[in-house]
Amino acid sequence: MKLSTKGRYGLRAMLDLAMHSEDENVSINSISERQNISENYLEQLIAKLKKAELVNSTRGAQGGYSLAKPMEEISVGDILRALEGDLNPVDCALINGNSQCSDMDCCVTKSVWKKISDSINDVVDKITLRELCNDSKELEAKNIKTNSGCKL
Amino acid sequence: MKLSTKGRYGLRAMLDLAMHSEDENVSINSISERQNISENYLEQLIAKLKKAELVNSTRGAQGGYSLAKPMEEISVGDILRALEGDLNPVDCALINGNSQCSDMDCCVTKSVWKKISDSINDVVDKITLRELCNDSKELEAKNIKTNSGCKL
DNA sequence: TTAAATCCTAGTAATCTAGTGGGAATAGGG
DNA sequence: CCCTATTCCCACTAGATTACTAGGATTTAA
Repeated sequence: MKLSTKGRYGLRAMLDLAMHSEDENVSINSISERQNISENYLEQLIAKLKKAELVNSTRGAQGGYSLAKPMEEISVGDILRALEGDLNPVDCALINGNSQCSDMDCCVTKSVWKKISDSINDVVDKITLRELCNDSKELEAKNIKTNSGCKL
Repeated sequence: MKLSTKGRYGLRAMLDLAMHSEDENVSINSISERQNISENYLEQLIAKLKKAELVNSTRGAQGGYSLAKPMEEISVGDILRALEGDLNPVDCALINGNSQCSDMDCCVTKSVWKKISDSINDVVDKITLRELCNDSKELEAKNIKTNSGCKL
């Protein structure tokens, strides 16, 4: 029941992007250095974020990435689902929104999985990148170095 | 971000135990047959549940397992944590209750992980085995066969 | 033209999952 | 006392997944 590095690194990368892409494109290389994440691996994570239309890319020299939408329109849920797939604790048609599940009536435990799933999605959908970005700026203002080697 | 079969099978096993252990001990073999879970594997799951003092065991002939506490005192959270370890989405000292985390102030994303963690634990701690058992009995009364081959 | 960048695909070591297998210890019933 | 049903315990493993690494093709600003 753990988030993989995809989700963890990916959220940090998006936050980094949010913090630095206001005036110019941000290269993978620069995120990689600031966040201490392997360049090649980060590339793959950002590819997923691009596919989910959360970031834009510009190829060529002086190219890089930027947010595809305003920060307030990107939720942590959007980011995590793009990277991890759905956030449901079990793969189940009912929970994944398909009411045609043939076992719908017979699985008592499914109600449990659905409640967990709903609560996770509720939480992450309510947090926007804007909020995290503000938190981060606040810490910076206090001269606290953010993400000093911590990989979470 | 998935629950493993440990948690899924284990919860079903506990529910099965709750449903059948009121008058007598329940053998691994009988749970295994009803729930369609490998006997040897189930053994390992129940060992964890025993270690967490959620079930009692009696060795020898006519032996088997029973709940160590009344159903209303066993939460789904107790069961899942016994089987899966903590339910936190990341391993992090702060989230695991150790306020000595050296990165406490510098990780913006940690607030996200903590919120997810809290919401999961809240949900599963509020559901008791008694409730699931009642749900299950209700379905039985309606002559709906429970858990017909569904492994969730 | 060159260098900086994204884009794309394949490989891989290490770890984890979901089991399997077998045997020792225990206890109730005949 | 013996048999059988049962828990208990430990070692092994095929297959999947994770977290990368490697390298080359493509694009574009200067």
